[in-house]
Amino acid sequence: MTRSSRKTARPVAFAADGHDHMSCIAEALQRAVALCESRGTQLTELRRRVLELVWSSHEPIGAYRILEQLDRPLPGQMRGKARRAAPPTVYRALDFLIEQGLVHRIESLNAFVGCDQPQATHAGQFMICGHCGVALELNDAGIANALASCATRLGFKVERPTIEVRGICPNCVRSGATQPAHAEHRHG
Amino acid sequence: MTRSSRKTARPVAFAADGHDHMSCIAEALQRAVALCESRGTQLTELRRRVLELVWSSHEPIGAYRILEQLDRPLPGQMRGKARRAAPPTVYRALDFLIEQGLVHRIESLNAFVGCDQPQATHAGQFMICGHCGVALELNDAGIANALASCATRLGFKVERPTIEVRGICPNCVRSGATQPAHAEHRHG
DNA sequence: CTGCGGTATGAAATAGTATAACATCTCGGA
DNA sequence: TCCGAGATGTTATACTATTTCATACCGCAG
Repeated sequence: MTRSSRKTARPVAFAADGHDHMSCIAEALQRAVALCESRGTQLTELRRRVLELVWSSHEPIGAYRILEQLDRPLPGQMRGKARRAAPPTVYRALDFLIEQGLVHRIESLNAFVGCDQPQATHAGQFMICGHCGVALELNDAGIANALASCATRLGFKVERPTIEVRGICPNCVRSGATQPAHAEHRHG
Repeated sequence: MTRSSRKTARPVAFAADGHDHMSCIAEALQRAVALCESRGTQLTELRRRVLELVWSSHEPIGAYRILEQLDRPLPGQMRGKARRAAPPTVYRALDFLIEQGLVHRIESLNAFVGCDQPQATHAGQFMICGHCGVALELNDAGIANALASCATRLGFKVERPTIEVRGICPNCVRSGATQPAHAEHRHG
């Protein structure tokens, strides 16, 4: 994992092409395994599978979409009488993953996205493209400082900052997208 | 969802005491009337009533709470067989109020709060107290600049920034509150 | 081995949030 | 008078999340 010289985390998601997502997933899972092992927490098969689904793209995914995918039998299994997993199953897995810092919740989308840097401090800053749906996590010191300074001035004790910036990502800007096209969402 | 001390005086907008909330509401409604008049938009009785309910405290209120209050007959009316208003009624009113900039949606709470400065630009920055539930809107240039500069660096075109900082407000910090006590919410 | 406790998952029901689709009403203007 | 636009009523449904109780699995003390 190369370190960018920027203050801002490397823009993985908005890096137009040259992004092998298969290895992107693989690396995320590898990091997760290592992290949980080092912490003595249990990354069970179910949780691993949910994490994999969350990482299936850089677009935040809803809990019920995960549920659907969970139901989909793996290649080689019969379609048969697959019992439908219940919501708590996926929500519990997500809770675990969030606790471990492996996944973030995107409040403005009621959806979940994988975290690049599960070890780092979690400021939780996201740039979310309304066109392609991709969410880029960043860790910008400038924003964090501005926030902290503002809070200090007010005497407010920060516990959990939520920063989710909706807009159009560089790729989509280049391709002339100004409209949703993503059909994504109500309040936007 | 258990309510915290519903009837106790509310610490308003972090401005410890000396806050006459009645006039706070009145002023907000006055501003709204003036604004809509100047724009030629219709602040109907229903919308005015919803706005009033949103302003009933500085704690963000859910759409269904508004609905309940809407059902409650005004003093002087008979309890009778009041027809229950349906969700779309309140959501539509909220949509209008949000469009007019009179109300903001707090994504992380699925709730709504009145806006102090309906005319000003809406950066949408909130400090939300997890103890007393109060949400303070602010318009901090430092935060806005940091965000803008970061977006520029990335080539990201900002459309709607969402900044919601969860924590403990000065009043509650002073009274030694470190725990929720507000029971408000799931993902916290 | 057996039972115990802790953690993880299964399963059913329900709570909470939001929208779709269509009907009706009202009011001003052609 | 009729039309059209905007606001609201009404019914149904979709989507998101949690509560509650039951069961399974695993490591370990007795």
